[in-house]
Amino acid sequence: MTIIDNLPTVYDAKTTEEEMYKFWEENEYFKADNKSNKPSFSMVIPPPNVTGVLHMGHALDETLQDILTRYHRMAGYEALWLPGTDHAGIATQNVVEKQLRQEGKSRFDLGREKFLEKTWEWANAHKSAILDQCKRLGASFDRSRERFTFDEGCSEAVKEVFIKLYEKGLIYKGAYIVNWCPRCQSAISDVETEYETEDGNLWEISYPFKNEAGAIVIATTRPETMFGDVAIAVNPTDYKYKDLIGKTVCMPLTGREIPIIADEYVDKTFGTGALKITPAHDPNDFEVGKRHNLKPIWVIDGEGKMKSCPEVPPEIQGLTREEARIKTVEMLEVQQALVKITPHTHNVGKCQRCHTTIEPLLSEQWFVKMEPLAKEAIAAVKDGRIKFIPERWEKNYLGWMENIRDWCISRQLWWGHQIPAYYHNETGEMVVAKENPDPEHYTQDPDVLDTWFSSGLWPFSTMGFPNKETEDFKKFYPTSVLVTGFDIIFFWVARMITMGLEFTGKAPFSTVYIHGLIRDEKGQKMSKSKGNTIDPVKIIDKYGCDALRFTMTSLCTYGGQDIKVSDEKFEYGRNFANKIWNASRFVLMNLDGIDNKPIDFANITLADKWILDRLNTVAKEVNENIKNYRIGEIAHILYDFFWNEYCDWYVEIAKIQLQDANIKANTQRVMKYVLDMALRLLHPIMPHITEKIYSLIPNKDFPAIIRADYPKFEDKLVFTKENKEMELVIETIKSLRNVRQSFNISPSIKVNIVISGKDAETLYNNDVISYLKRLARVENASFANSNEAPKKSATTVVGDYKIIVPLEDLIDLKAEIERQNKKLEKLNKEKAGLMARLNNDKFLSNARPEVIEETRAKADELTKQENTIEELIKSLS
RNA sequence: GGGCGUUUAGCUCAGUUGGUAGAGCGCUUCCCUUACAAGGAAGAUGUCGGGAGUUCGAGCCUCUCAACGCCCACCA
Repeated sequence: MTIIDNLPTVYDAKTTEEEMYKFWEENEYFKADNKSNKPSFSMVIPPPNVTGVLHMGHALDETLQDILTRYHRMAGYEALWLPGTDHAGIATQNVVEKQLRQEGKSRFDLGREKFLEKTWEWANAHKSAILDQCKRLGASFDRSRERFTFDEGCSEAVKEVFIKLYEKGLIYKGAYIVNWCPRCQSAISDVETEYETEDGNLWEISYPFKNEAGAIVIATTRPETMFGDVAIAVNPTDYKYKDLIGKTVCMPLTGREIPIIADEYVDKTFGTGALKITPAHDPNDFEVGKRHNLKPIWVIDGEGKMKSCPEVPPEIQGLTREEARIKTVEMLEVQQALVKITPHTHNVGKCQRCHTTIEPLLSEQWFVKMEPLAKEAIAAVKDGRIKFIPERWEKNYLGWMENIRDWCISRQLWWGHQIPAYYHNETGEMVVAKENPDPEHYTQDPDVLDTWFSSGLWPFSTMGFPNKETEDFKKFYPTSVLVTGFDIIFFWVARMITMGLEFTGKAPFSTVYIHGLIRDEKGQKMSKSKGNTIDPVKIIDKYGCDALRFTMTSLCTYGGQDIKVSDEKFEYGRNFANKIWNASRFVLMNLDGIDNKPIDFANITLADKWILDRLNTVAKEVNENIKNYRIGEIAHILYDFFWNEYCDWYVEIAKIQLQDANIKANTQRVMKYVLDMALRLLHPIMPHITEKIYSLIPNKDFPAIIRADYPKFEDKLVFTKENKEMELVIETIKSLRNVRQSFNISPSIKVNIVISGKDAETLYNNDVISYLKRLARVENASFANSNEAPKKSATTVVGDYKIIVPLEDLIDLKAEIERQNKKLEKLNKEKAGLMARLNNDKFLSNARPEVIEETRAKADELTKQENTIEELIKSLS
């Protein structure tokens, strides 16, 4: 008892969280058993980058996953939540290169091997940092199964998949225009390119004809690429240029001769209707060039600088793209080849990682042929094997999949899975294999794979794949659900689905639960550069982990809207945690001498039955909502139940019942039972506080709440009649309190009441009278005939009952009449609406019978109340 | 250009088979009632973005307009 008596009045989140997490870890409660007979529930974490620092987005994502894991663990499933991290190719390489730069070195100074060594060192040192941070979130993932996208097993899976796809002809190598980041010095994929609107110019440049007067004027946004021009293109149906097709022009500045060709791609209405073709540096031009068999000319190198080649004038060579543009325009002006400059806003591609302007560059890269793979990935979603929640993301996913483009998977980096292709040093012959066939004569392709290639295998590479016979694979694959934000549907979700279907024949998960993104209070994306980030660890320090979890959960809507957060919002969860703490404290302090007997349903009070019935309904609703991923709804239901029903009403009534020796023991049982169950219901959302309190409950059924059974709906706890009766009692108390407030009756003054109405004694029995005495500060309650005219009293009408509060000299008659009139007015208004419907023949003939019945009953009730109040007013006047 | 989302109380937002609107914060009044002032009690507050339609009945369904936000596409 001493422990309980000494519980602080304010919930100490920090101590509790540390203590409870340790308790779970020490007892290995997070560990999933692949030999269990229970049905499996499994999930893989979206692996955070090794370079990552925990942010609010993780906090939300991890919390939702943890809620699902904890719920299923309690609800009879063998639950596995598998954690891990992503090697994050470019991001990690950037970090290590930055370090080197500070030492005045580049990765080339170290060489590939040394650089990789250093990067591994860095990754190993940081690999667990972010998952350790997740501990602060209460994450119940199974660390014994922690994986890394670049570990041995995942690397094996990557090789297996690459080779199989290659053998199937679904991976190919070729020269195509790719998005090239001059800063990362690597190709990136389409989805890694973001477009931004920029103000630029449209320059019109005149290309004179060869051997004759005149010129053709083209329009371009990138004059510096002109040195790579191989043709001028016009639309074949454009009468303006019809006669020019086939002619040759001499390029300004260099004088190089190029032909005028016709291609339907050209838009007659844009610019001058004539277009320069630069196949090496523009994706559309590349296509045009291919159609016309034009040889591309490279004029920009991988660093984004102008090449030193004969096609580029010496003044331009070596300049950056930006410098070259200025210089080129200058030179054109001098030559009077510049016809016009028009301001022009257009979209410019940027590297998702470093925000550098993308250079479309023709280069030799590896690609995955997506269309054949997409077929099944589309079918799986269409036929319901995979369900998106909210559903609208399906459309988004399908739209992308149906217009899928090949996936550029090679990156000119060092940190990542090196492509398992080997070239013969002399013949150049290529072998795709897991190992180098002959290290003396073959050299491995220097490129590495896109990070998302390995993440795409995550749900099965972590379960043992390519071995499909491991215990984990058999028990836990496919996984149950994938929880993530919509921002990586294309990057990740889509790839897992395609790869999963192709390599395991099964959808890697049956549900994709997409939640909103965390934003700041103004609705802006949080980012370090904007300085509007909120550090979840700081929130946890200030408000507690469970407060953070509860608040975020409560903000999740069914539609998956983005979530705006601000520091103060977490007070909501903190206050709730404190409420739980104190209510529990009260209950625990009042369990002295409690026996181990079950609740005695034969000797149970109205309030007992009511709270059990309510708990039962809540358990039902929570289970239903969690199955439908309406997690925010659960938070609201539980908040409302715990605070507004259990604390505000049941615990207050229990205080009265505990003083009655006859019902004390049973009250203790009910009080404890409901607390126990409420804590279990809350545990997935608020794990620490519930575990802590559970540990203090005497004679409990389970050693830890994390492994307790989740409450379910039970038929024996249905008390519909008592539920209704209790509602009337609550309403009575509320209206009596209203009377007190209206007449400024000090809490220290007790009032007498007279109750009238049919069978009033049945509802307002001794138990209920005792509630009224305490909760409405009633001195004496008596019963009387309703026809008695109340003078000098305030009256309140509840259901079929009239409760009179004689107020002697306290009463201000006028005020009471006014009060009653106001109420009457309200009732009149409400009734008018109901009557309008009931007097409408169409309503009567069309509405569902139960709706009509309901409306009628309500109208009757209102009429009754109206009559009573009218009568009252008459007697008062 | 195509698609999606949002618009409800002063603020932030809930509201799914269509039955006549809710929460938290804030505000007003009262209360340190032996779990909790991070608390308790009683209140006030809405032409549910505009318009039209379907329906007996619309915050919810249809159309349309407006504002804001996002995604995809990429005409140089």
